[in-house]
Amino acid sequence: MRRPTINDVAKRAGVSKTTVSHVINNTRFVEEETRQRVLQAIAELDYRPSSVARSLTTNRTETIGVIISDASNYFFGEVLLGIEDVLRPVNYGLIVCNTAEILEREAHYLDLLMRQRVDGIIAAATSQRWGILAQAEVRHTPVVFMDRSFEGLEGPFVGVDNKRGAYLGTRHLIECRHRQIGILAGFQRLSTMRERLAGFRQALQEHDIPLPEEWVVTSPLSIEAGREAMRQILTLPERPTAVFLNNNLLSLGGLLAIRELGLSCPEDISVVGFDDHPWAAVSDPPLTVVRQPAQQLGQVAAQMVLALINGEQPPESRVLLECEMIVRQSSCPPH
Amino acid sequence: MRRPTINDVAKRAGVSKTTVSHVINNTRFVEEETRQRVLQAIAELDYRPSSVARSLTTNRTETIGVIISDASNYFFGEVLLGIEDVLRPVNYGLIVCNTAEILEREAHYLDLLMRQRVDGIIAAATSQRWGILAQAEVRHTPVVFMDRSFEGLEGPFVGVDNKRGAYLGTRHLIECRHRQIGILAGFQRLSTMRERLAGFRQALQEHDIPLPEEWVVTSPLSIEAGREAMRQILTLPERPTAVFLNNNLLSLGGLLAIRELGLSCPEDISVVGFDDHPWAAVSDPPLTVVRQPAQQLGQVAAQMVLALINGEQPPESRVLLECEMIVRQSSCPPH
DNA sequence: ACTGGTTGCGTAACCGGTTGCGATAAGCCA
DNA sequence: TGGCTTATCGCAACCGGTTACGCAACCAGT
Repeated sequence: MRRPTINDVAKRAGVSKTTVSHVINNTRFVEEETRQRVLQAIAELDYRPSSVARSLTTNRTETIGVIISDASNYFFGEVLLGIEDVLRPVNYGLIVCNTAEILEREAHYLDLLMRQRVDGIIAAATSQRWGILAQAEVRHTPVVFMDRSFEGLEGPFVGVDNKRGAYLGTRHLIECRHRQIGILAGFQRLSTMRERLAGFRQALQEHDIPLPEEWVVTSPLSIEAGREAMRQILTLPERPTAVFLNNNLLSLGGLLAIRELGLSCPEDISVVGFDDHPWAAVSDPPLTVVRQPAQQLGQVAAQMVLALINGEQPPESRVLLECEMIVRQSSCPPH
Repeated sequence: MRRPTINDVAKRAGVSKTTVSHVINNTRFVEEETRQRVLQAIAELDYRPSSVARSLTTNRTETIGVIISDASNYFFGEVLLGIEDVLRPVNYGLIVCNTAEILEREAHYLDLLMRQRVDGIIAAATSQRWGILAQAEVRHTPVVFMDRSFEGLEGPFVGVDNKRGAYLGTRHLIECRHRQIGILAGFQRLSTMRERLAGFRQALQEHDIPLPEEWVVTSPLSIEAGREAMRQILTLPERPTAVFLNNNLLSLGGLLAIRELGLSCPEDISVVGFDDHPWAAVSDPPLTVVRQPAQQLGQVAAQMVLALINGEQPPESRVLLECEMIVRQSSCPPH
């Protein structure tokens, strides 16, 4: 049995499809009795208008695409929830694309989104070559950049004040009397990681604390890489008494390494992580973190992209959200 | 500047749009030289075919929808990655819908997906009233049910052997000499939760271990609810020596409650959780869990839905994946 | 009775692709 | 040279909606 079309509805209601369209969209007056006949026909046929046909003429798909690196990362999970919060009430759909920080995948999905004619894109871009995304912007699709930035980026952007966050976290370690502090700096291609490293450095400099470069360990963003990096830092001839962990995967990896090396935290080695996580409250020890408002990030990004779609200039085109310290027990060694 | 259409390409290449279409889709022979002209025109205009126009005639959107309860739950994050693994190579997009276990939201998104004319749906349904989803099935859209089942469900389904998994986890507790075992049974509307409870009960029965009903605490699925539930069980006049935790949120909540009550795990109270989590390895204590193959779940679901879309009957229409015990340190009290 | 305005709805073009059918031209053979 | 293949491509209808026009019927006013 064929899927019912607007013609089927029109025929059954004894009107033209114009009228059916108008009652569905409330787009011009239709006599009450006629309206009822149409509604009844719709109900009887269980007719649902085809968004694809509609999109063809309206030039809107009521869909937006989001490019992230890893849906299994709690941070992005929360971001997705935030985006949905604002998309759901306006009946928009969300196409989710995971790049795993692989450039080809980003290109692949970008192409997919453009062909699907999404109305807008929210992108936590892995690519530096901002050209690849600027395509979308120039080519008729508004893009809001989220979380990650890069030089030369001028378009709408929502992020977190990474530098300030890392600065706060590091300062906290310093206040705990640490003077030898290292960092798992993560994936330096990403602006977030660079900014956090910068905030870290700034805090040390302000307190005249030297930073041996072997205490700055870069790595990909994964638990395994964090583990390796922490292992590396802890087996140095001279090792720090505290380490800043640049994201939640590195935090977890770091904790694993500490544990495997038979060290105890915070006695032997203190840590502060960037990005909170529900389980961070029950880890051993409970992890002191810099929390970023992930869900809010998604909400703001979605609001911005909707504004762009509707042709409004968003009130602010660059938004920086604040981080917040959550002190638990991994950061201050007992006196 | 207007978005280029197939007509613009045709004009620039000096051919008909028929030919353009054919070179794009490789759907009939085109002389090499003509082909090159067309390709060049496409490149020069940066033309991307409109999936929406294409979908209108082909009746395929190359998009599938997935209905889950919570994208920020690690389990579903992994499921999403699994789905994408199989969708990416075939150029399908994925629309993600979070229901938060709210029936109205499920209905809302189902309607959205049908109007968007997705080619197929993967659903971890929160609704019992399978009617609501059967709609989609009957009405021209194949649905693969995932994770959660319900009575009367006959369609394609991929899940995990929850009963067996919970049975294994519980048996493990019994082998640790526990004889007083409770359970945070979670949200009993969901088949997964019911099956896990059943497996739990079976293990106890096989060992002739009685189960006071106040040791079976149901609750919504959230950290907070798990905490409350655990608190409730632990403040009973007579409390169990071990508790089975029916999912990862309950596990985390449970650990929080244990900690807050000043009890130590596994000495005072042992636990085994259902559903593994990266942080479970560094929790205090490291959590013994029943691991479910989340990513594989997503992969299989995606394969099944693709098969249905292509009109193939999937080899098996009901797949049950096995769980695996991961013994850490929360389950066996020291002798 | 004629006119002008209003009310309620239909006609048909259009959105950007796909595809069945057929047209044109070149090549081949007798 | 005419007829028959074969190679290469175009015409136009169609997918399922939206929307600019316009039309018929009705009413009121004179």
